[in-house]
Amino acid sequence: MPDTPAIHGIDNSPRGRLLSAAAHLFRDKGFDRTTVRDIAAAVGIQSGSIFHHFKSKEDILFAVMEEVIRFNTERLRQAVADADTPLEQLRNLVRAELTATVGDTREAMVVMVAEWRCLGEAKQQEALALREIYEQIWLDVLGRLHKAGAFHADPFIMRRLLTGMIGWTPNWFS
Amino acid sequence: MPDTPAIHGIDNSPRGRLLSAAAHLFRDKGFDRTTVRDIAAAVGIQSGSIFHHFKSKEDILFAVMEEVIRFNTERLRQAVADADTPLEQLRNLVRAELTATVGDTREAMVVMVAEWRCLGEAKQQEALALREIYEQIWLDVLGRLHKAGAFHADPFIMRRLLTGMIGWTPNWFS
DNA sequence: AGCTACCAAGCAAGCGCTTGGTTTGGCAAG
DNA sequence: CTTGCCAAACCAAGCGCTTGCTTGGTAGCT
Repeated sequence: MPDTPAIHGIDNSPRGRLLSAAAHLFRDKGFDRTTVRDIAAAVGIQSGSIFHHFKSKEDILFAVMEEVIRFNTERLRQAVADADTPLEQLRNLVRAELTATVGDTREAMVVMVAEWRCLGEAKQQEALALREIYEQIWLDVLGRLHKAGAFHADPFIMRRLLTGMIGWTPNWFS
Repeated sequence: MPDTPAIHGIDNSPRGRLLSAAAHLFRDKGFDRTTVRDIAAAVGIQSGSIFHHFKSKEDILFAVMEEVIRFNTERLRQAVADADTPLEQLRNLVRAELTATVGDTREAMVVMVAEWRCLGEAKQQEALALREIYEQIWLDVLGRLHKAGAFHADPFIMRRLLTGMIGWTPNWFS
């Protein structure tokens, strides 16, 4: 009966509502401490009915991650396309990732970095492949800036420091 | 029978070996996915025997956090005491926290930031109190630097950005 | 004797997931 | 406008297994 606010980029189908509710619970209590009964209750159905939409609890977690990566990869692409200079591209990337991290996909993003290891080896690899496409967009822009002499540090290191700073924001930003 | 390398600041008593093994397992698999049977096996005893040393599994997690905070708070104190200028103090703090995060207390530190919510409300509050003492050392140094005009941003924000950068390092540093 | 450290066995509860059957909404044939 | 039908969505019940933790007892050292 009680419904969770939807996450941007996830539709309003029964499946979608299940995903939003799951993401919310995973963020609050962690994947392992969230039971399928919790998720079912959050959308007002019986626990067994979940397995009509997903074949396992782990599949729900993966679906959350997949949706949020796909959605935000597209957002990064737009951020790059909307800018003219490399420096402006970087600014747009930071803004885009901050929006994803503390804005409209906040819960799913937090889940993604925190509950990574709850996926089995196979799904972990699959998610990693999606993640690498995402990261490549960053590395392209940083690489161009580096070549242009905008900074001296290794672009890989630079990206990782940025990842840390931005990824930590949901822990303190309002 | 198999033993895990000890974590700096944790002694070699049966209790201490239990803590080091637990921290290692918590880091690898997470608190929830680590069973008391796993921990027991890592030090070569039966699962029930654990409860001679700790009254609950949660208590083990709390003990790991408490030990690592206490140890590293002392390290921060030394780092500040060993420096003459505020700028040198900051450099020492960064070095000290990096040592803690990717060096001799790495596993316990990772566990601390990742498995926070696995503690009950009471223990969470207790750990938070210890954590605040730790953070105050940072804020003191950053506050002095800020007053001296070394940077313009809010010291609190500055600390949080540093926390993110440093806290993310174990995810990529060799 | 008494203390620390441990073992062997197992209980109660909670877990993910299965199963077989029921409701619901849409839609085309009569 | 009814009727028959189908697939999607869901329910009610519970199985089999794992989990944290308990219990009652033992070995060894001081």
